[in-house]
Amino acid sequence: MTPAIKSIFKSISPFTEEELNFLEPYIKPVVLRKNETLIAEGQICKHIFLVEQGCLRNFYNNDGSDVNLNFTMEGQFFTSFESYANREPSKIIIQAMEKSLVWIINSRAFPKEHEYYTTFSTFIRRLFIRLLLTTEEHHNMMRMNTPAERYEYILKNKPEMIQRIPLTHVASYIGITRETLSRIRSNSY
Amino acid sequence: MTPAIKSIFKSISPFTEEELNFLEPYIKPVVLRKNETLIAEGQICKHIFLVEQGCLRNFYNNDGSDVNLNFTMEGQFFTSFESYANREPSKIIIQAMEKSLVWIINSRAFPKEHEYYTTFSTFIRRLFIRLLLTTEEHHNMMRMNTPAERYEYILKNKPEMIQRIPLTHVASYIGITRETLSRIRSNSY
DNA sequence: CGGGAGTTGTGATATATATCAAAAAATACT
DNA sequence: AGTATTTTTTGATATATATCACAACTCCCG
Repeated sequence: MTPAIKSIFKSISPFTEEELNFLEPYIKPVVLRKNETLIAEGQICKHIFLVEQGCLRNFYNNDGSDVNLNFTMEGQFFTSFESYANREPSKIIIQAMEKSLVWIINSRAFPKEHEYYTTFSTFIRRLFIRLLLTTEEHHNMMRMNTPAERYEYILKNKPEMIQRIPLTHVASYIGITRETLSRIRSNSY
Repeated sequence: MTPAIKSIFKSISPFTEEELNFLEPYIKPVVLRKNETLIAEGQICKHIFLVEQGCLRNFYNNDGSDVNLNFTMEGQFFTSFESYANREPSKIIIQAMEKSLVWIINSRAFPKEHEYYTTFSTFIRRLFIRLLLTTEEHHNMMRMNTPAERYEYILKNKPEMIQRIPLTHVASYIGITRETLSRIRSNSY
């Protein structure tokens, strides 16, 4: 567990140094190549993940075409929530968009009887609330705004997304075709 | 706490009879008249609610026009999640569509040190997961389907909604105008 | 029981965005 | 560096749904 990762954990819940050390065995790093799949469609997602370096894409497949739900970058957590919570096959696919370093949190293996369990479960609860508020915010944004406004919103609130992620994927993230996004950007609309 | 309410609680988490009795002081019924507002825009939502009788509507206002997010009926829980979780003013308005009997759960007042706290907090966690999976399911359904398919989905999976809720509101719930819904129903599309 | 508000249906028209097609630009690969 | 692949842009056209206007129906409530 690198210092950077420790401080990300601390930013969610006030862990002591001992508690973080105790977490060590439940956390493992993995390196993903560009376009490598972390969670495939139909697979059961049993972990929560944290990006140390790189960029991941959460999306589902709607007869043939991708629908992007989220992009996760440095310092952010993610999972296939429905699959994780209900222990059912994931509808969501998770893929690295670049070569990425990801930490796998084996949250289910944490011993329930341990004295640190309360701290840990508070952490997990907060994580979930964060994840779900993020998706809810995105959905509301989608429903309240026109395509052009949605693009403006991303530009203003998530500018790193425009710099780093191919516009084709951004377009699907804001629910329009890449052609329409291109026209919005060139001010045709 | 009526037997019906007790059994709804038990369906979420395995409460003992004593635990349910202990909950009593944290739960209060309220009767709402038709169109009465339970949570106004800007108000901080501090409770979780359970419908015993009637029907409630969660919606927000997008310059002048309502956008319906959810309808809650007998046996279902609801809250303004963002407001509750972040203790911030609610963007969502909650209103009774009919005369309704609603139980107010004062979850924040439950004593943290009490021996029943673990059971109670598991219950709350499960409730939240349910609520959030419901909204996520709805959002995904909206993104995957055409207006006609969305109507078919409601007809198949939530038929009571069509029977009980004015079509104007259902239309906004599935993200179309009432005219378009009317045409879908008459098979013009 | 009758009038008025609220709800639903129908028609005509406008418009935003998808779709199809292909060129141009950027990026990755050997 | 030079070719191949991917990404973005531009253009022409189609189409679904919104919008506007108003008629028909439903159902409370006095």
